[in-house]
Amino acid sequence: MDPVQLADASRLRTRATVLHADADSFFAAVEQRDKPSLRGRPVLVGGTGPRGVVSTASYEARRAGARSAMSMSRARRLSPAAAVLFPRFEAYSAYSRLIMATLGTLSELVEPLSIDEAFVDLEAGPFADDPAAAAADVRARIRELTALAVSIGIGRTKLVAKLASDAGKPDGLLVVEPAAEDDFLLPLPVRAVPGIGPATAAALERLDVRTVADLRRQPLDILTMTVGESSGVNLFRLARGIDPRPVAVSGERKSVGAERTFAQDIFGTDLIAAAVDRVTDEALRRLTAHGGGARTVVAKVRFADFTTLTRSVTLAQPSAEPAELRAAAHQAARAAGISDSVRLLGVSFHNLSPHAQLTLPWDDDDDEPSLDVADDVPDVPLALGLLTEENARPGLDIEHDTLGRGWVVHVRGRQATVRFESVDTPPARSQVVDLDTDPLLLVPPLTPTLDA
DNA sequence: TCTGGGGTCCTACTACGG
DNA sequence: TCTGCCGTAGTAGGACCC
Repeated sequence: MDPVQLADASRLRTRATVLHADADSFFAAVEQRDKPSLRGRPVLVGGTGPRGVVSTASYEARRAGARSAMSMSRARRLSPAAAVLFPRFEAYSAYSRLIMATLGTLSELVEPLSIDEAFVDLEAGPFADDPAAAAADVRARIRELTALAVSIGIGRTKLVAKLASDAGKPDGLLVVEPAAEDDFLLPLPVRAVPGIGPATAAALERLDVRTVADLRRQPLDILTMTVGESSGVNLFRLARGIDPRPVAVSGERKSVGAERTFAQDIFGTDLIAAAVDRVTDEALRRLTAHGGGARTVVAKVRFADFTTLTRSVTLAQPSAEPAELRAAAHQAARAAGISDSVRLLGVSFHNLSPHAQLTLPWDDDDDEPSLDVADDVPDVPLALGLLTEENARPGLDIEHDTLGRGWVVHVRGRQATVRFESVDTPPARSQVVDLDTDPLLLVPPLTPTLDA
């Protein structure tokens, strides 16, 4: 396609009616809502083991320099006062459903991008004439239902809507009218554009391209030579505000899998085979939950020096047979030729097929070599039951016979430090409980509902 | 003080058949 | 029969997102 065609292509929308909603520091905000003593305090949610990484930092922790994707140990040093919590996906999913349902009152066309953000096509609803009022109203309703702040951006395209919600954070609402698009877009750093990560930004930097305005000055052929055909065309268009992607309900999943980074690197055929089994179990659980089968099985191995390789095995036909998929996972792992310490193992299923049927439950017995040197996080959703040092993770919900609901701060031996508080109690001080005399039960999160 | 886990998409390369 | 070309499928790796 030549540049003129590209530039003319599809300026479908004339009004700013694409809405992008994004919950602010979502996981941390949910934790602060559910744990009153953490409100206003720095919170880090993420892996709590020695190799943990921050999923979300609350704004208080961000002020100290903590960021998503930073190693937890570094974030703790930057924000020593922060509460460090293990993620409670069940709670986040419940809040997410509530947010998505509220967005659904604006339009039937809601496209969730992740657990905490979505696009809404206001043209498909009754509010296309006054997007700002609709957005203000939906923000207020979400806050009323969940006490969470959601930033909203509205524009003529997905690109502008997304960038506008980013610009409005935290707790903002920004409408970029079509006439103001260039004033908004051109000064932005290219790194702000979704799809431009560290590698692409570095390649563009070599062309002296730092802002969207710089990007717009680049000819198409230079861009495609620099970042490849597909990305080059895409950047050429985005720099001109051309983004014809429609808001659409998300399509079929393309792959499912699981991977595990070990607290300490593992070594030895037996331990590695056992680890492949366990991670395959988890991947199979997810495949079963998704339904159907898969034709390609990919094993991923990351060595101690962080080099990573993948090997795959493709079956003649899609299969949902656990034994067959497990054998393929082992075959792929063997093809990786593991002869060194392994930091991470992953198994994923691709070429998914809805038709393959599971004929047998997978082998769930546990007589495998012990992996006690390994997992710093459980392989499966934490089984509910009595709280012990082994199953304790900071932040999990617990309940006591008489003291009521609360959450785990930490457990040493049989001494548990907990706070007995929940979403609508006053903040509680932490207290130490002897698990032998006062057993605590791990319980599911209290989740909000639409009629709450 | 090193670098999680769930994904999607793109590119480069190879093999193979017409 | 050999060679080149093209399309397709499979494979591996990398970039990116939240």
